[in-house]
This record gives sequence, C-alpha cells and structure tokens, in this order.
Amino acid sequence: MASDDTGLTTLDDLLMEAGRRDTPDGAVDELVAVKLWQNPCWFSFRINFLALQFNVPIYRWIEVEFGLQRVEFVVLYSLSLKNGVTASAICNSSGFPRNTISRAIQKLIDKKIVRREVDPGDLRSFVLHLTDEGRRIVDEAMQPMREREQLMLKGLSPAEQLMLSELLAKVVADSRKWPETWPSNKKSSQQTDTPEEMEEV
Amino acid sequence: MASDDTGLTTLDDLLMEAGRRDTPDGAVDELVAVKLWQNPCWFSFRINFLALQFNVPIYRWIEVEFGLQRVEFVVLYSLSLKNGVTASAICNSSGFPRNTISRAIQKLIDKKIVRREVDPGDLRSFVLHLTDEGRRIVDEAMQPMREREQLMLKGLSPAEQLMLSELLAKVVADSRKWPETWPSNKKSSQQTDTPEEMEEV
DNA sequence: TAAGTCAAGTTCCATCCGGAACAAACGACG
DNA sequence: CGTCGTTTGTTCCGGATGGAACTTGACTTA
Repeated sequence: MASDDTGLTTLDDLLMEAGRRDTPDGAVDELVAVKLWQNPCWFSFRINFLALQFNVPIYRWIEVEFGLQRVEFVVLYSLSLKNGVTASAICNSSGFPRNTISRAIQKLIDKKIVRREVDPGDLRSFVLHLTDEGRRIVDEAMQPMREREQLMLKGLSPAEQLMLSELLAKVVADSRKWPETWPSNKKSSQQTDTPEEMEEV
Repeated sequence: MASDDTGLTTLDDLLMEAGRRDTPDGAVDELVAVKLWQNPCWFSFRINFLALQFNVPIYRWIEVEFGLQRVEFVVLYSLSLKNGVTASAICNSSGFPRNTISRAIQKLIDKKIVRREVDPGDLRSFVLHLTDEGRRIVDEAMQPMREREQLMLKGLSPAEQLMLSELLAKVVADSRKWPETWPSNKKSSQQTDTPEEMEEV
C-alpha cells in the first residue's frame, strides 16, 4: 500500500508512513491514524496536533488559575524570556496580529502585570517590563508547562529527544526564507480572475 | 552559558540549546532566537511556531481562493482522507469543539460541498461525504499545501526529514496517554482556595 | 525643512468562537 | 419495559478576534 504504480516506494510514501510499523493497531483513534499515516501533509498535521495537545490543557488551566487568556500569557511569557522588548517584537515572534497583542498589553497593564515605558530611542514604541506580580505568575506557571512537555516527550529516549530538538530548531532557524504569502511564485493572474489590483493607481 | 552552577551541562540545557551552534547569528529575529534557545519550553514553542508558519499563509490563501475558513477546510480535508466519518470523529482528531465543527458542517452543506446522511446504525449521528465540488476543492488545494510543507522542510536532508517524521509520529502515537486536563495529579484543593465546588448539592 | 514613505500602536466593527444549556437517541440495568 | 447516565449534535449568547483605517513619529530625499 501507498506505493506508486511502479511498485516502488517513493520518498514521500516513506515520510508519510514513518513510524507506522512500530505502532500497534488501536493505539490511536481511527481518524487520527489516517491523518497520521495516510496524509500527504503529514508534517502540518503532526505539528498542529501536537501544538493543540499542549495548548488546550495548558491555556485552559492558565485561564482558570490566573485569569489570563492565551494572548495575554504569550506576552507575559515573552517578557519573562527577554525583558524590555516591544509589542512589535512580540508580534513577530508569536504570529499574533498587532491589534490583538496591543489589547493584551492593555489588559496586562490594567492588571498591573506588566509596566510600560516610552522607548527613548523611538517615541512611537514602548518598552515593556514585568512587574513582580508578573514574574510571580510566570514562575508559578512554568512547572506545569514543563511537566506537560516532558509528559508529551516521555515516549522518546533522551537521545531521540535531542535529535528531535535539533531537527525542529534547524527548521525554525530556516524560517526567514519562507514567504509570508502563499502561493508565492504562482502566475496568480491566471487564478484570480477578479481583476481588483488597482490600489490607487 | 546555560549550565547549572556545578559547571556541568544538564540534559535540559542540551535539549534547549540543540542546534544553536549550527545557526549563524542574525539568521533569525532576536526574540525568536531567545525563544528558540533560552526557552525552558522549547518543544511547545517550536511546535507552535512551525504550526503558525504553515497555517497563517495557507489558510489565508484558502479563504481568498475558496471562501472557506479554517474550520470548514479542516472538515473538508478530514473527509478527503476518510469518507463517511461523523462530526464527533472530526472533533476528536482535530481538537475543535463540537459546536464549532457543527457550524462548519452546516455551512459546508449550504455550499453543497459536503453531503450528510443519517447513520443507519445510530440515529443521533450523521455520516458525511464530499460532493464532487468538495473533492475538486481539496484536490486543488493540495498542491500548494504540499509545496509549503516541502519548502519548510527544505533545510533538512531526506534522511533528516525521515527521522523527523518518525519522531513526530512516535510522539503523536503516544497521545492517548496524556490527560486532557492539567495539571492532573495536583492536590488541587491546595491551590484553588476559592471554594466554589458545590455544583448542585 | 518640506514632502513622501514607512513603521508602531490604537480603535472600530463585523464576524467568529467556544462554554453552557439543551433535545434526542442510545445503552445498561433492575 | 421505565429510568438513569451517556453520547451526538444544535442553539444561545457574551466575549474574543483580526482586517482595515487611522494617528503619530521616524526615516529618506531633495
């Protein structure tokens, strides 16, 4: 199965079905199994699935425990890793749109979890800092987050975890090369037959 | 740096900083670099970052090209991999809540992209099928999706891609063991000092 | 220094989202 | 059979979300 009609197994098939043999039947939900091993977009499925398996329980807990929603905590967490960054830097590293981040920062300021100062070098932007309360929250949230990660990675040996970490880091480090719009190199005039590209002459 | 005060490098430090050496300075945004290499939750950051790098451009394009939003396309894509599944199966494999999936299915039916039949074996649930139009859309969307994936993985050799695929599959296949609420084993009565646990009686 | 362009943040508003309550059907059990 | 607990899918509704327009400041050029 999953070979082309030459009888040979292609690289794509190998990639898609990787790890299937080692997994006993019934170990995962049926549709999950299909999305895992018969899915041309194996990478995006696996990445998205794992992201959700982390995010959903963790952010639900953070909401209950600290009354912060996801975006707010992302801002907080970013600041805990690097103090004094600006809103736009947080946007670029998190993928949330500007206005969403802006609102989250407002709420965090109201709650006295972050502090904001005008950037002396650029009067448009603000430099953000954690308050003591903000630091306390991040510290308290860290352990459950780490535990969830470690639980998710428990099925891998330390050597495998190291390999996974390296491979993921390598992919992330390559991200500057990826265009932000897609498809990029399409002869797009062919597809978009609605000719509305007259943005002010 | 990033060793504990014994001077030894711990496994956690190794995991966190994996791949740092091979990456030239300035290859990534500054805050991204911190989140990559000085982040105790390295796994969730990398996973989430990569998921967004795939999702944002792809779903923006799908929205423009086919007028479908993300959840709708997730339903569509699930059906293209396995015909005749139910709404709840899609929920379980995608992580979206029931009502969100339900609405998406309604819209897809209105647009004549999926078809719905009562499951003869269970009168509560419905069996879903793609229409020809639905099949056409998925077929047309597949190539750009695959291209985006391949672009993202271009920095890895085929052998590395295979390794990554296997490791991710192994982690996903382990997901049944992870509790859906978190933290699970906490003596939670200690933390939640607000004693509002009197849900009826 | 004036005009033009670009970048940082904010605000508006139509839309989307998901928790909670709900109706209906299944299944188990006495 | 009736009854209770569970599962499937839908509806309601308050709050969240993100695209687009806007304000203000910085940078470029003449």
